[in-house]
Amino acid sequence: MNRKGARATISDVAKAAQTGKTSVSRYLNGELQVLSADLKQRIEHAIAALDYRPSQMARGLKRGRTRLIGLIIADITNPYSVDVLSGIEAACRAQGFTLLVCNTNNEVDQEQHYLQLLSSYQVEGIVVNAVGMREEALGRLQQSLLPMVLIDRKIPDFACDVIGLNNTEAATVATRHLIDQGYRALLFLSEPLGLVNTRQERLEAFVSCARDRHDLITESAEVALTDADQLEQVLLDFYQRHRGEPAAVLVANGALTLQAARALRRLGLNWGEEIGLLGFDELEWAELAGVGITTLKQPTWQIGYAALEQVIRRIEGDNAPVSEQVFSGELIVRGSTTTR
Amino acid sequence: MNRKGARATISDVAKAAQTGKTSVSRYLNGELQVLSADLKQRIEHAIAALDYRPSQMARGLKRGRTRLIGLIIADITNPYSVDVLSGIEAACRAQGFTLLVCNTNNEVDQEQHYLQLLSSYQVEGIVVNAVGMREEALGRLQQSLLPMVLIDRKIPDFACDVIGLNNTEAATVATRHLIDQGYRALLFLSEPLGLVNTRQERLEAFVSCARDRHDLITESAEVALTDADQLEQVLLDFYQRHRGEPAAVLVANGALTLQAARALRRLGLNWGEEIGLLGFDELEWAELAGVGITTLKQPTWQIGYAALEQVIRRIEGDNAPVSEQVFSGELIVRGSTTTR
DNA sequence: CTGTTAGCGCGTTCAC
DNA sequence: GTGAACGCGCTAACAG
Repeated sequence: MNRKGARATISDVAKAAQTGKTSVSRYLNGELQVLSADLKQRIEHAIAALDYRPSQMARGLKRGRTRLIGLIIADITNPYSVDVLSGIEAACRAQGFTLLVCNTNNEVDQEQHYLQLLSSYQVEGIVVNAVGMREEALGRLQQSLLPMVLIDRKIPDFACDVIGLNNTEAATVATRHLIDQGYRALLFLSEPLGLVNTRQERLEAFVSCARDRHDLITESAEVALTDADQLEQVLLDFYQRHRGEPAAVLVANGALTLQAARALRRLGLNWGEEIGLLGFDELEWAELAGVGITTLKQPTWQIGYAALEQVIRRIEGDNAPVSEQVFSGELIVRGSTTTR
Repeated sequence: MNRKGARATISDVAKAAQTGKTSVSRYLNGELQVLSADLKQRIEHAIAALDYRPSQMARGLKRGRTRLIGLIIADITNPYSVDVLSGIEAACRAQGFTLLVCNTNNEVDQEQHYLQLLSSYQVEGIVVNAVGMREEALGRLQQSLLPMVLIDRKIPDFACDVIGLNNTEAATVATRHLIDQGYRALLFLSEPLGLVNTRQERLEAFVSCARDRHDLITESAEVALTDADQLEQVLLDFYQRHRGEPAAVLVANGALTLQAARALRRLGLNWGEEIGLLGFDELEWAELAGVGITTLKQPTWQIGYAALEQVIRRIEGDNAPVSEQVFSGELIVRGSTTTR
C-alpha cells in the first residue's frame, strides 16, 4: 500500500506497474488494444495487489459524467413508490447508473432542498414522484437542462416527460365493473384533488361512465388521508343515504383504500356484503381482508423501469418533444365487489 | 451566465463579484465574520445571479469528505427495510449527509458489486441490511477502515457494530403471551435458519420458554418464503397432529407472516378460532385480516435512526470497541391470539 | 480582511 | 506504444 493508510490512487498503480498514469487510465477505460500484453499484465497485477478502485468523484469531475441519477420520492413508505423504485433500481443496474434516493416525506420544502442537492452532486438526470413544486424550482431545472421525468402525475405548466397509468382507461374499467356487478349508487373517494391530474382524470372518467345512465347515482368526496373521523363520516353518510340500493365505493389510491377499509371496519360495514369496495393499486394483503378487496393493479415496476429508460434517452441527447407514456392497469376481482 | 451553457463555477462567481475564489469559498463555508459587509453583499449577489451551487464532487475530492453514506438493503420491497430506511433518511437529513441507496434484491453478487461501487464513490460510511457476504468482501471492508454498521442481523466472524431488536426478550414476550392465552402446542415458523443470528436467537428464546413445561409441545419448522406448497403442508400437518389441544403458530418475520396467513386462508383455517397466530413485525393490515393478527412490533424507524448515528460516531473517529445496540419490541395483541 | 498558489485523483491532449 | 503536463472545481496553506 502507499505511505498513508489512505486508498490507492491511479499514481500508486502506475508506480507499482512501472509505467505512467495514462496507460493505467487507458486500461481502466477498456482501450486494451492499445496496450502491450506485458504492460497489461503488470497493470492488472498492480491493481489487484493494491485493491485499487478508481474514484468516481475525480472521474466525474473530469469527464462531467457522474453516472448518477437522482430519485425524488414523496413518500417512501408508500408501496406504490417502493415498487416503482424497485423498477428504477433494476434499470439503473442494467444501464450502469447509480441511484441517489431522496425521500421528501411529502414536504414541499424538502423537495426543493433535494433538487438543489442532487444538482450539486452533478446527477445526470432526475426522476420525480412529486407532491408539488414551487415555480422557481421548476424554472431552475428547466434552465439547467437537467433531464427529468415525472412519475405518476404531471405538474401544471411544466413541460416534462411523464410516465404513468392510463387513468382514464383504468377508471373506466373499474367503474364499468361496479356497474356490471349491479351497483347503482357509486361513490368516488379521493384525497383532495388539488392540481393532481391523476386524481382529476380518474374522477372525470368515473363521471363519464355514469353520464346518460339515469338509473345511476354518482357522488364524489375528497378526504385527507390523515383524517380518520371525516372518512368514517363520509362513508357512513353515503351508506345510509343509499340503504335501499346496492352501493359501492371506488377509492382512488392504495393508501386511502387502507384507511377506508379501516373506517368501514370500525363502522361494522362489511365490504362485499353491505357495501361494494374497489381500490386503485394492488395491495399485498387484498385477499386477506375479509372476503378480499377488488383492486386495480398498476404495472408499477414497469413504470419505474420505463421512467429510467426515458431519462437515459434524454441524457443521451434525445431532443424529441415532451412525451407522455401510459401503461394499462389490470382489474383484479375479489370478494368486495362480487359477494352479494 | 458564462460563455458555455454549462453551470457556473466558483471562478465565475469570483469574477462576477470582482474578487478571488478564496473569499467565495469562505463565504460558502460560513466563515462570514471574516468578510467585509460589502464583499459579502457582492458575493451573495453574484451567487444568486448565476444560480451557483458548489460542486459536491470537487469539494469531496479536495476535502476527502463527501458527506455521502451508503445503504445496502437486501430487499427494498420489505416493509421492515423501508421503515428502517425512513429512519436512516431522517437521520441523514438531520446530520447533513446524503444517502446512496442500493438494493441487492437478495443477491449476494449484487451485495459485492455495490460494496465496490459505494467505496468508489468515496462514501464515508456504510449501513448494511445484509443477506450474507463473502469473506473477501469483508476483508476488504475491514482493511479499508470504512465505518460500517449492520442492521438487524450480525455476520459471523465479522466484528462490526450492530443495531437491532432484542430478539431474546421479544421472542420471550411473544411465546409467554401464547402460553398465557392457553395454547399448548406451539410451532415456531421461520425461514431457513442458516447463519442468521436473528432467527437463531428467536428460536432459542422460544425453546427456552417452554423448557421445564412438560404440559407444552413445541416444534419448529423452516420453510422458504417462496414455497407456498411446503408452507401449506407444514401448517396443515401441525394443525392435524394437534387437533385436540389449543395450537398456535409463531412466525419469525413479517414477510413470512403474510405467506402463512395466505396458506391458512387457503386451508380454510381461521386464525383466532381453529389456530392461534402471532407474527414478528407489525403489519399495516394486521387489524383487517380476519379477526386481526397479533404482532410483535419493532421500533424500526428508531433502529434506522440509531444505526446512522452510530456510523457517524465512527466517522467522527470514535474508536470504542464494537458495540451492539438492541431495542425492545412491543406486543400488539389482536384477535388471532385471543378469540377462542 | 483579502488574494495567490498549490494540489486533491483523474482523463486527455500532445509530444516522444 | 507510452508518458509528461495541464486542468476539472474546489479548499487550504501562505502571504500581503
